[in-house]
Amino acid sequence: MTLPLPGNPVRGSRSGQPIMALFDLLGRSWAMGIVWNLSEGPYTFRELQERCESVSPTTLNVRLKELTGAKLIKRTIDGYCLTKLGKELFDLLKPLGKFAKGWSKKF
Amino acid sequence: MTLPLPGNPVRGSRSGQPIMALFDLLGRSWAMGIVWNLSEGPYTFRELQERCESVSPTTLNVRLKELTGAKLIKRTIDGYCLTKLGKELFDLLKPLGKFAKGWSKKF
DNA sequence: CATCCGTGCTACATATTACGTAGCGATGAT
DNA sequence: ATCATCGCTACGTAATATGTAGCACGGATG
Repeated sequence: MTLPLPGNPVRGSRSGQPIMALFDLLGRSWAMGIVWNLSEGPYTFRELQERCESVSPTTLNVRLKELTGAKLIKRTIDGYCLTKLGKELFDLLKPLGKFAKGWSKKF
Repeated sequence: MTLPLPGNPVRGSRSGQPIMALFDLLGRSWAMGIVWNLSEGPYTFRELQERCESVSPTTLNVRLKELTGAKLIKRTIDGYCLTKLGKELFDLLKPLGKFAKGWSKKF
């Protein structure tokens, strides 16, 4: 699967609407989990692997390249971390944590 | 893949943290797109299919069952629509639309 | 009654994506 | 020189998604 970028046809949207491109990017295994984990600071490849318990290195690597290409994360000397844009995204994702806790009480 | 519910091991988290269960559920093809589309009112199966241009009936059906089981959507006489909980989730997702537009200008 | 239409799906073959495990090449410390 | 750790890559298998066809059902129409 090619990197979904807004303006281009992507999985889930032939029109390339920005929101659909974003959903395509984030709607892949571990994409949101990686952003979530990286909000706590830079982590190396192997640290991320541990934090994302069951992710395979193959998938992790693909996801990291996609998120880097999407300018949401970057690699530094200290490991991978969120870009400014990635932090903005995380701030929008953060309320989902609280929602998820309320949601979990329904079961 | 089984329905990810909080408290159970899910794809992406053996611990079953609510946020990871939610990410597992939403991190599947078209899950967020369906919630997004349903925010505009009830739609029948075929209407949803049209709005989610490239989704196969197989996948749509599986996703609808998962989201129903997760109490985020429900089926009514007028078609599928968001539950109260689903609307809450959509309200949290809504800001992503604006973010995505800004994001798309970076390319 | 028969026939047609739109509905919500299901079947099934193919394509894509993810996993699990092993291990490579590079770098740095002992 | 050896060892540990790093970021990955290879590769076979399993799980998911797609695309197309079409079925069973209910309601309207002739």
